[in-house]
Formats: sequence, structure tokens, C-alpha cells
Amino acid sequence: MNKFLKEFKDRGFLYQCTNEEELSQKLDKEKIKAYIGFDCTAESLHVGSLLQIMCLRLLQKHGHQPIVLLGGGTTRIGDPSGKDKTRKILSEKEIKKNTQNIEKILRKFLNTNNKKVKPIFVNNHSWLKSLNYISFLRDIGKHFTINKMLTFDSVKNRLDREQSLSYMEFNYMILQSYDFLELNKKKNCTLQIGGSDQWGNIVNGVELIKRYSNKQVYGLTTPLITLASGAKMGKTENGAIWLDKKFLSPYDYWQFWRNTDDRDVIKFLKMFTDLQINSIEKSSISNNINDLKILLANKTTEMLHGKKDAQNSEKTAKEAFSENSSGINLPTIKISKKNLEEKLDIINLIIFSKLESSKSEVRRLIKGNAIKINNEIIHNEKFLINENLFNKKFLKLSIGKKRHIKIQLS
RNA sequence: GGAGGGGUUCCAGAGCGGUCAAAUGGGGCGGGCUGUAAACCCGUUGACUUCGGUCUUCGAAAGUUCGAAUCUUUCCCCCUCCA
Repeated sequence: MNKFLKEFKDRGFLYQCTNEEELSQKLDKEKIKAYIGFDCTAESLHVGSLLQIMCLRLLQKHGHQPIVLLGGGTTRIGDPSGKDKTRKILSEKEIKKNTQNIEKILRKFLNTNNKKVKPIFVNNHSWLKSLNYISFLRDIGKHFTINKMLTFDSVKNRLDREQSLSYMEFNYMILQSYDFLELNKKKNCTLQIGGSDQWGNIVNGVELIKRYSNKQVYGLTTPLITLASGAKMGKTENGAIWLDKKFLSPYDYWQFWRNTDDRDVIKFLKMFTDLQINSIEKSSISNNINDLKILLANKTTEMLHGKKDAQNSEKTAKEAFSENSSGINLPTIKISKKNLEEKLDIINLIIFSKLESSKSEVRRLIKGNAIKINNEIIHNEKFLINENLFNKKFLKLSIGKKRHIKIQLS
């Protein structure tokens, strides 16, 4: 089997392929261009898109050139795949902002120097905006039958559940197929990769190109990643795991990976790092599971935020979790002497630090032995903060086992 | 267009005149065990509090009542069945 395809499979990226044999042969013969579309519904990408990003990287690694399609146009419609309800429609301004930000994130992950494989960014807004309805129906629409469209899951599910599907959304599939056709015509793109929920949209594109241009192109889908616990990946209690400093600090990103379920660690190392598969397998036998989690956290954080942030995160984590540490590297907030003179108690200190927003919640935490100052449990909710608590101008404040910060006196 | 059913706290879902800040489950948070894991056990889960209480919540508004998530009226939204 083709090397790229083999690695794609071995890393657990493959869910479905339109024609594996043929694609493999093609990839052996030539370097191709492949595309993945990103929806611009949110201002940033989150971990849910990371597998797709890794696919782009893998393409580059094997000398194929990725095309990143930013769905500036299709976001205006809304993909019904995998969704129960029509989602709210964003304004042009929002979409534009999202598109730019998402491109910025993707650039961080991709090799933009090597001319042969550097990503081509395209925005389907550029060809969708000026489509002529009548000629589009005649040229493209005639290749789609309603009968068939009704059988696709994205459409069928909605209808089965008697949830309304607007005509606008119904067209999404056709537009995505048209995107593929455009990219095939203009850029000679011959492969589309997407999440498993995109299968219907991708297959339609492949068929449209076959009918329209009589060319053979291919589609690959990646599996939906579920955690060992059964939950969808990337959604935590505190919100999405964003791939953007603005929404999630490098340390929190590092922590997300550090806290991976034991059962998912090897799988994630294969999917979300560039480490050789056989070296991952070797270290899975010889290494301690916690070291592997640190490795995973370091590699993933490094890829997104850079080496320095990864190292700092690891350091911070060490500080935060070792009992007697002073917490030199912890996130810091400043407090003035004046604040102390005004009788600052533990509750208000925590509210001030923004670690919690509800005083009732803080009281509950104190009752539950969750609050510590300099590693000492605070039992009294009226505990006053005084200058003696500050060693070398700072004190360590902890909530539970995982949240620690440094309070600096200035 | 006609006939029914429903909108309850993060989610699901009970309550159907006072004892309701609202059962139960899930999730979250905290504690215990451990490894910053899983599983398990315990506690907690509207806000504020001088810890006595006080204030704001059951789709929206108005009303009945000493008292409403619970009854009435109007409005908004969702679902099911028929045309």
C-alpha cells in the first residue's frame, strides 16, 4: 500500500475511502493536491478539528500539497450534517473575522516554507458569491437527483425526526460538491478529506466531478473520535478546547492533554503527534503511563504554541502539583498593601483573583477543605490575609488539587 | 385550518395551591482512595448573609388567593394527530 495511505491508516485517521486501491496506486505514481474544508462558524478552531489538521500535516510530510478551503461562502448556508437544528446564521462581518482567525491558526500547524507542499488557502466565497442561479441549476443541478439526495444521512435524519430542513440547507451538499469541482478544475485537486459526517458531501463531490468532467477523484473520511469514557472529544465542562491563546492558555491546553484517560494515551500519541508509530509502540511498553501523558502534552502544545510555551507549561505543572513547592512559575496576580489594610478575607481574595465568581461557592469550597494557602488548608471563611503569609512577597493560593495561583504583594 | 400535548433550575425529568430553592438521574464541583488516570465511596450543586435569615427563579405578562411552579386570562414558542 502507498506510504501515505498506510501511515494514514496506522495512525487511526482512516474511516472510509471511496476507492482505496485506486487511490493508493495514484498516490504511488504522483504527488497530488488534497483539500479539507473548514467551517467558519466560530471564531477559532478547537480540538475537534485537530485530526483534520493532522491530516494536512501528514499530506505535507509525504510530499502532497494541501489545500485549505475556508468555508466563507458555505458558512453562510450552514451544513445540516450531524445537526438537529438549523443553526443561526452569521453576519458577513463575523464570518470574515472568523475566516481570518482560522487561517492564522492553521498556518501555525502547517509548513509554509517548502514551496512544493505549502498550503494553498482558498475561500469558497470567491466563487460562490457570484454564481448565477439559472446556469448553476442547468450545469450542476442537473447532475443531482432528489431521490438520491433524500437517501443521505444528513438529509434523512432530519426528515426521519420530522425536524425541518430548509431548502437552503438542503443545498449545502450541492455547494460542497461544487467546491470540489472548482478545486479540481482550478487547482487539479483530486482528493477531499473530511470527518465521517462529511461522507455524503464528499461522495457527492466525487460523483459530480465524474459526471461533469469525467475525471476520477477520491474521498477519505476520518473517524469521529470518542473518548474511552464515551464522551465526544474536546468538549469539557469548562467549554471547548480552543486552539487559540485568546480562548485557552497554553498551560490549560497542556493540562487538557496531560489529563488524558489512560486508555486513550497511545491512540492520541499516534493521532496528534508526529512521533514515529513504532517508537510510540515501543515506549508504550517501557514507559510509565504518566510520562507518556507528559510527552503527549509536550508534543501537542509545542506543535501549537511552540517549544517555549510547552516547556513552561510542564514547569508550571510541576510546581502546581508538588506539595511543598513555592510556586515560582504559577500564574500570578498582584495585590497591593492597601488591599490588605482594608481587611481582605479569604473569600474576597478568591473573588478578586477571579478563580471563582460566587461567594457562596467559595464558602462551600472552604467547608469541603478545598482551599489552601501555602499548602495549608483554610477552615475559617473569615480568615484574613496578612503580610506574614507572603514569603518573599508572594503566597500560593490553591483551590482543589488542580488550581493553583501565586498572589504577589506589591 | 381543526383536535390534542407540552414549555420546570447546566441537561434529562418529577412536582400540579402552603411542609418547594423545587424529588430522582446525568453532568459539574469538592473530599477520600490513587497516579493531576479509570473505577469506587462520601459531600455538594440559585445568589447574598452579621449563619438568625434575606432576595431572585419554574416560557412572558396580568389576575384569583392570606399564600402560586401549581388555579384563571391573554400572549409567545415547541411537539403529536387530522385536513
